[in-house]
Amino acid sequence: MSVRSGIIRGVRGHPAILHLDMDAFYAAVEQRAKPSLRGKPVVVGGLGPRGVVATASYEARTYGVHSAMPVAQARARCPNAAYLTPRFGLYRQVSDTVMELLAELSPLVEPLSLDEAFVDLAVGGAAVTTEEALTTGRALRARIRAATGLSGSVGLAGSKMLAKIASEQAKPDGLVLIAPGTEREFLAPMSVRVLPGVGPATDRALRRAGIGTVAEAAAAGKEELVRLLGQAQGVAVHTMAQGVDDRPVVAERDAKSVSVEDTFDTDLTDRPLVRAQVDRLAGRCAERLRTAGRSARTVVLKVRGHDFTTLTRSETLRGPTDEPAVIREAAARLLEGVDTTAGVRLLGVGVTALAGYTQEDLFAQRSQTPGGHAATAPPEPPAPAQPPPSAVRRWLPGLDVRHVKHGPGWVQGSGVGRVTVRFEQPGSQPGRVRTFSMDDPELEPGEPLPLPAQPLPSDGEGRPESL
DNA sequence: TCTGGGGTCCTAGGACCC
DNA sequence: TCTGGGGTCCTAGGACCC
Repeated sequence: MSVRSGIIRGVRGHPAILHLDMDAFYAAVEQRAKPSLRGKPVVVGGLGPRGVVATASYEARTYGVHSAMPVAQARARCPNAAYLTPRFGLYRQVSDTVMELLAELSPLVEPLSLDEAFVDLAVGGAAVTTEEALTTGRALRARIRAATGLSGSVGLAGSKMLAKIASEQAKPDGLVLIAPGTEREFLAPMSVRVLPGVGPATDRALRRAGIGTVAEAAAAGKEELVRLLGQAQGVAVHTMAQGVDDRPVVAERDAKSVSVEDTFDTDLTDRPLVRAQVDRLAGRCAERLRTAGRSARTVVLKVRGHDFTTLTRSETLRGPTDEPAVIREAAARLLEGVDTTAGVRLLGVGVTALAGYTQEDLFAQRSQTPGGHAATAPPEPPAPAQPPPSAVRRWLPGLDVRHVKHGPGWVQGSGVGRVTVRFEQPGSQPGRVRTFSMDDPELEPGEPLPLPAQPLPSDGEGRPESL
């Protein structure tokens, strides 16, 4: 055993890493914003024929609905849930509020997504006692509830891996601390799936070799794991299975790629239409790149066929660019080498090899074409595209609206020329429903309203803590 | 009931250079 | 006339995460 000065290597002697995971975040925000949905099953996800669940509320989970499940399947299991299209702008606002609270705990905050982050409570290696960690975690949960009305689960431990496993165990609405020194026995009986980086494929590979639990992985030698999983992952699993995780909390990582992709409601077969879509995606990708103030040297095209097989084609330019025309032309060239006659389900355009600045030498990049004449003879012009979905007024369930007479509300459903609106807002009582014609001039799209800062006094106190 | 969209990291082969 | 090994860059694919 690798013990040094009484401390297992790679595990701090203090529970100084905090992991916060907001509970059913998107669904919880919707329940907060839409009073009539509190306590009811809510599913946030893609509402098209190929949509999947992003988040299901805990009420919906009791019906077997979970993330990444096709929405069609979710509807079969839980027909009475509210199915809502995501409102990322609002989730980002709420996330910002939560991240600001984390920043008050420490300058070292590492966001993993809108609803998850690590915090290093011991910047500079200062000691953090169990009592201090618990006090900090409890106070954080209370502040989040006061500021947003939402619950978040907190894990406290000596490493990222253990803090994250702790917050998972704390869910929903709880706090778990794993005392330093108890990592190995804590992990031993658990499935290898709890180790970060062990997904279905790795699980299968390990199971074939008779390894199912962390204890069994720890007992296998490093050589055996490297043989089964390859160098990097073998070493990682070997280390983590001992309860050892040295990874530091890293704030502000620079993005390494930017990409945009669309799955179509029905497969695309018409080649000019495929070209037009690639052109549109490349434009969106370039726009995002510019907004980020970055430029890129490699352009990647992604194509998923009717049978879900996915291929990528990439091209590296001579210098970085953020020119939409250059990225669109590269994407168009890449598409010319791909057969799409069997039908295309998804198209994507991305850029990697990012640079922090913009390369001005446009001419050099354009003459990069095989044949070197792209600047004077671009590939066939994109066909006139079908009107983009956003051009038509669409009343998607969950979106905010405003009615001249009835005020703010949200779309509950729509179809056959009618749209059903529930008139309520974040601070109000559950509101009533009215139906309008889809082209009613008194009805217009609205903006999300901020969540009420203070929860209702009757809100629960959360689950008892465990240590 | 067929499987989103945004990312990260790793592997492996071939080209090319020394 | 043949045989090397190492390093870097590019491309393609796959696993994994939220």
